[in-house]
Amino acid sequence: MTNTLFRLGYVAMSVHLKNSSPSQTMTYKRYSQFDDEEAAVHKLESVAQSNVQNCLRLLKHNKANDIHFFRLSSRLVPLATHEALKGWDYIKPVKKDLEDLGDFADRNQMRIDFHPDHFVVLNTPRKEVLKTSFLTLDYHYKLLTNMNVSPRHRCVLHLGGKYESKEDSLERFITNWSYVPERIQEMIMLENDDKTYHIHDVLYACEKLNIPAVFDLHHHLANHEQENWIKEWDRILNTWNASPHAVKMHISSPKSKKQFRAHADTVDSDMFLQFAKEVNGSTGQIDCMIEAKKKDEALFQLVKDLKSNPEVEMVDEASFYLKA
DNA sequence: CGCTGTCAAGACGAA
DNA sequence: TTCGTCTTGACAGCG
Repeated sequence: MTNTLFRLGYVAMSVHLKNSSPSQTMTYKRYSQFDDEEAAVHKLESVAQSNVQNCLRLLKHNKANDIHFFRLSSRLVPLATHEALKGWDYIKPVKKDLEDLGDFADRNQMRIDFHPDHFVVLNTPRKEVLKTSFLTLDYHYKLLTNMNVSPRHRCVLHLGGKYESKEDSLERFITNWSYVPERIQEMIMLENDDKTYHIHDVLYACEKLNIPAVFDLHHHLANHEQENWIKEWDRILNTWNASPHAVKMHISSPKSKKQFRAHADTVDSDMFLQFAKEVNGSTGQIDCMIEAKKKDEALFQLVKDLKSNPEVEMVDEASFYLKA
């Protein structure tokens, strides 16, 4: 058996790097309060530039800590898809910064991706919502291509709402999928959610439409048909066969029994190790996205715990093998 | 400086 | 049908 390489990543922002927010914003309300529209757009553009530049600072911080897996904030360009700013070329002011960002990620072999906000709902019965969802996905597509990063399998989505009937709504995802432009389809991965669509539903859609399945262990514990997920692990792996990327997972711990679905500050290392042992050897590499309130600090704390465990062999500060 | 309220989006359940 | 809640980080404004 070949041991699996586990690589750790984190989400969007750092609690260590000062003044490095990649999601500074300007609300539509603020925007519309400007007397001078040109000045308002200028302000938007400088916020966007600062956001993208801060992403590069974050990647440099990641490099210094051996972190090669990172989720970019979806809020890099405020109001990019807002109806009132139709016609605004929101890429132009950040094009150079996007190129620098993508170039750095490429030179340092970093995996970067997105998790668009839950307002992207592909199984919606409402045409307007589907339309704005496409617009938002196209925004992500433009960000990626302007970074010169291949858009393939870079955006994690959920199946969507339950509406009047879960079964009908799952089928509506399949129907609506055929309206999604092919270049957008290629960007997408699907993740099990914590309220409606569990891993079996996700696998149904993924196998039918040839989409990689991102398994979220925390969501699974909150929402499942059958608690034992390991039986489905091979199916999950198989959805990644056609992907250029390693299998991707989401790891987080519940905040409390009462607030089970909310993310805790950090990740429980025992739970994580137990998971790692169960899947060790099943595939060459698994990229584990740490979703915790303390962001990169949660990753550092997890690594500290891993290092003190004799079964763990660290490769660097953010990846490891389990000893056979 | 720290706290509270506001902002934005779509789903959804209560009234 | 309308309204409050969920969720998240940013940030205006208050004391």
